[in-house]
Amino acid sequence: MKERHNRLSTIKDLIKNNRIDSQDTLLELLKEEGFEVTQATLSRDLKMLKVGKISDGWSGYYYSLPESDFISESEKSYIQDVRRGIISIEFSANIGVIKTRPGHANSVCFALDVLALPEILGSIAGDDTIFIILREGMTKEDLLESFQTRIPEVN
Amino acid sequence: MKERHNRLSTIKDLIKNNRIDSQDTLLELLKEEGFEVTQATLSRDLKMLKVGKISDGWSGYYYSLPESDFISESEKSYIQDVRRGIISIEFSANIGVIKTRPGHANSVCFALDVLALPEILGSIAGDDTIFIILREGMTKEDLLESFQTRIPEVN
DNA sequence: TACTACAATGCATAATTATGCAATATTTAT
DNA sequence: ATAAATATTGCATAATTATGCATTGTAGTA
Repeated sequence: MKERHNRLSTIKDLIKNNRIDSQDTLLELLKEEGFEVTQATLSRDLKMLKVGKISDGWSGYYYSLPESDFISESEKSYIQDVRRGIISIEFSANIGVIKTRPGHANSVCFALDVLALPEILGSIAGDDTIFIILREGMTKEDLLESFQTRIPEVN
Repeated sequence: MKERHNRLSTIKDLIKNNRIDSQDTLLELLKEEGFEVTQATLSRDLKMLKVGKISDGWSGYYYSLPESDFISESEKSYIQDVRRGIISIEFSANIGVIKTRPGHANSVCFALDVLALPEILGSIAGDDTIFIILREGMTKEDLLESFQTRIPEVN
């Protein structure tokens, strides 16, 4: 069971870091990582991982992880904006007050909009301060947890 | 030849609008659209179209178009910002003056940044006006054409 | 501890897809 | 107009992948 978890994780890494054209290729790479399984098991693993097999258009095919396993480049950029801009977050009831570096409130606010965290109903930016309104039914803990997940190192 | 072009286009539509689990299924749908080809030809078509076969995680598999065939949701959002915000565009040499609805210049300007039109070297926003600088070698016609392509209904 | 229920796995093979090759169709060059 | 070059296609089948079934492994419960 735990073995499978490790194997799935390894499969993801291998697919991310190699151009894998067939399950046989992947089986060999897995073997090198210490996992001995049959093609049948691997097929089931790939299914569970939502791995797709994609054509490059002319020369061949390769396996690819689902999009959700990659954060898009623009999303990374917004996450960076948020990480570099935010100084502190404090709450008063359902209003959160985010202090940012001077002049950064707008871009951080915009980034939060784009990231569309479900816990945030709305936000408004000054120069170095953002007010955010928690969505009904959401707590500050929900939002902080969402931050931890989506935007590591911001608490 | 032209026949193939039409067929590829039809294949894309069918994949977009149906959950297709096998090439046989797609062959049948193509037949209904008046295209009679073999599985071999379809496999080559799908390869050329960079179509992938993806797992949904547990119940089965389906064909999917490459990402570039879909405009991302956030890009759609920016396109909307631009479409709804812009009132007029006029040029003086290599400077374009965009009039927007009041208070919308910033978001339209930001959206144009994100959309990264190659014709725009830079832009700066006021409240309801944006100045854009054409990249060297680009004309206002180039930009207007780019608008037509990327942002329909904005001239 | 023993039993039950569920998850994981391999074997064998069915299902699905990709490809080599030859033929045909289309485009390009003369 | 004709020949050469290139693209497309079907046939047959090789390659690849998915799955039914039985077995094994694991977790949960009495």
